[in-house]
Amino acid sequence: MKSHQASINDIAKALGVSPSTVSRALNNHPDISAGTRQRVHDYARSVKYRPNILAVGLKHQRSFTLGIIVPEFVHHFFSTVISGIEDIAYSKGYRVMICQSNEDQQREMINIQALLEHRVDGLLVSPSKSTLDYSHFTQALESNIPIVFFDRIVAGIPSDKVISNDYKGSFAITNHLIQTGRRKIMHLAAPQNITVGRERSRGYFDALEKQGVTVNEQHILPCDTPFKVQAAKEKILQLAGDVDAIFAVNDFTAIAVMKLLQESGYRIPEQIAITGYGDDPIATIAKPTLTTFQQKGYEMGREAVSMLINRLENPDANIEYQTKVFQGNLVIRESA
Amino acid sequence: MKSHQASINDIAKALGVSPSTVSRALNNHPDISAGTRQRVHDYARSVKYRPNILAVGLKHQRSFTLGIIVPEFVHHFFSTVISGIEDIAYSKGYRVMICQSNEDQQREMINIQALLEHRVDGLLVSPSKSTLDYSHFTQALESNIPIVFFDRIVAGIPSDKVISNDYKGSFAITNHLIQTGRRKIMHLAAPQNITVGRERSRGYFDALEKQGVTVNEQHILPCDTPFKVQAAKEKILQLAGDVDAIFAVNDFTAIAVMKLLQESGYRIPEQIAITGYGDDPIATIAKPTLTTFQQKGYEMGREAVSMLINRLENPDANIEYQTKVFQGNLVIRESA
DNA sequence: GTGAAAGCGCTAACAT
DNA sequence: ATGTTAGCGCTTTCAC
Repeated sequence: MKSHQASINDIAKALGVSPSTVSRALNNHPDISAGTRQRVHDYARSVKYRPNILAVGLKHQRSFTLGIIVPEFVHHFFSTVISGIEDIAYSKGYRVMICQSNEDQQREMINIQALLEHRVDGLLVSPSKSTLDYSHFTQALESNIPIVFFDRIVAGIPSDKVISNDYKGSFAITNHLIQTGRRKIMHLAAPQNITVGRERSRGYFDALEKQGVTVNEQHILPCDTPFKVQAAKEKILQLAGDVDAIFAVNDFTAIAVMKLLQESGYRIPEQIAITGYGDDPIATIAKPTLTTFQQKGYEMGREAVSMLINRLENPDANIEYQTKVFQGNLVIRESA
Repeated sequence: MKSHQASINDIAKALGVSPSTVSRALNNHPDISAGTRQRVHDYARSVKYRPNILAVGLKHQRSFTLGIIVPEFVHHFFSTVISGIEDIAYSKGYRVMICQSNEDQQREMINIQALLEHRVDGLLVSPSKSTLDYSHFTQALESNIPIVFFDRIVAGIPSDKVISNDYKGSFAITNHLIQTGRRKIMHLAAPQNITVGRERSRGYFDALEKQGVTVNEQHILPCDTPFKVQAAKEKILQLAGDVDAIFAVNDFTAIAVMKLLQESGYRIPEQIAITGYGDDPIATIAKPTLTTFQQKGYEMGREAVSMLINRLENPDANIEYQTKVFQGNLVIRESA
């Protein structure tokens, strides 16, 4: 006994009016008399009417739904970005479909396809670390679905972008290490194909140079997850004897390294100072607490979705593509 | 110049066949000749045809989309459940729409409405801690949208359920504390309106009783977030002098308490042993590393969505509602 | 093996 | 202030 979801037609029949009247009444169209509007609303509520978004979307040729793709939910940063996006999107009458790529290009492509099949009106994407082929993004654009990239951006794709000033941040972090007397600073870097990785490394280089500290290429390791810390264990421990500080490209990696060194008897920060990046809540759980650089995830999410909705609601405005840059703050704790 | 998304009609016109033929060819209907099928597929690929899920859903009266609501993405447990759900759902041709309630009943209700308007075929829900009114769940069921609850369940609502054996887990945790010589065990409990909270407290009580340890009601505090630890700071520190162990209802809370006590000079676990629950990755970051109880999130997600899809695909089977219980493992680390 | 036609639920231009 | 009608993209029954 399938309890049928009431449709506009059902309401129309029950009330002896036409479907269009019902539609107009529900959408508070000014032409409809107050009385009719009231009757329709009352009856609709009584039968628990719920608009069929599929039908509305099909009619309007847009779904009022935005697609979000993040690498992983567990990262506090991304979850704050999502919160920012949700708050603005809901308040403007948009829904969101959220996907995670698990840092996998294949999964990211599947996600995009699913979102496009769902006819999302626009996309908010932070590409996976393994994404080298951008054809799925261009495909979306060819279908006239705008993309706003956040945090990690893709060069050469016409789109709005919202990023942190990763260069400044890692410059500040590195500078702090130098100011506090460190000279031989190991850098655990993210892949250089993503902007975030490149920019954070660039900040590190420039800070060293500016302070007249010679860059030692030996001190730079591609290593941006706790897993890779384990994998590079030997190498890291070997280098550790030769450095007095470590700047890891994110907090998870920083803490994994911290653990590793502590297990080998190093005292942090006395023998080796350690910094992360991102100010994840785990930074305060680590012991010693982690010096890091805070990012404005929530604000970035709000900005990204605002730019997207603005573009969607002014399709003919030919708005120029913009890149908004957010400044974070150095957070000095115990580890450096 | 809106680059039009190709539709079945467009393909039909271009190829000089009828839309029904195109539809059948794309769906590999056996009636269609191999030649036609090939021509249709080739042309569809060349124009990057993408089925319009909205239209398909409208026609079929189902969206092949499942709705997921979790309290918060950042919790490792929930994100593993989501991964489990996604893997099975994708492999069976379903998409997912994921929402977070932020532990807020209001937001949870909005989420459910949005998902129902999207005509999801079924729901996978872990209710928020603040949810006391269940009308949004019954509403979904009245619309014939089945719900599978996971981790946190709601009594009295006809639905499948997938849970951890929280009773056994907290019994094991408490028992471990007793076995290692602790007698005065503080318990930081979750709200008793959610099953998880009740069950974990029940395990604590029963373990104490079974070992002949008298329960001291004074040692039980409603406190299940780091925030609440801060709020109950005085009270906790006051009690701390009187106990030799603390069992917190989750790892975040456990670690917050650990920090608090350490700052006040307590040595963990020598003076006070601490355990959490859930085996979040932060348990290994804490210092000392946290003794806790591991939950099988990924497996629970797979099971939950399997039950849901099974029900969806056998609408007339009148399958009895089931509750699947997953057993976790005690993870003994340094803190207890 | 293929086509014509109807309809899923909704909206909006065009009546009246 | 309200009704009629057509159509969004797709599937499917019924023809042939």
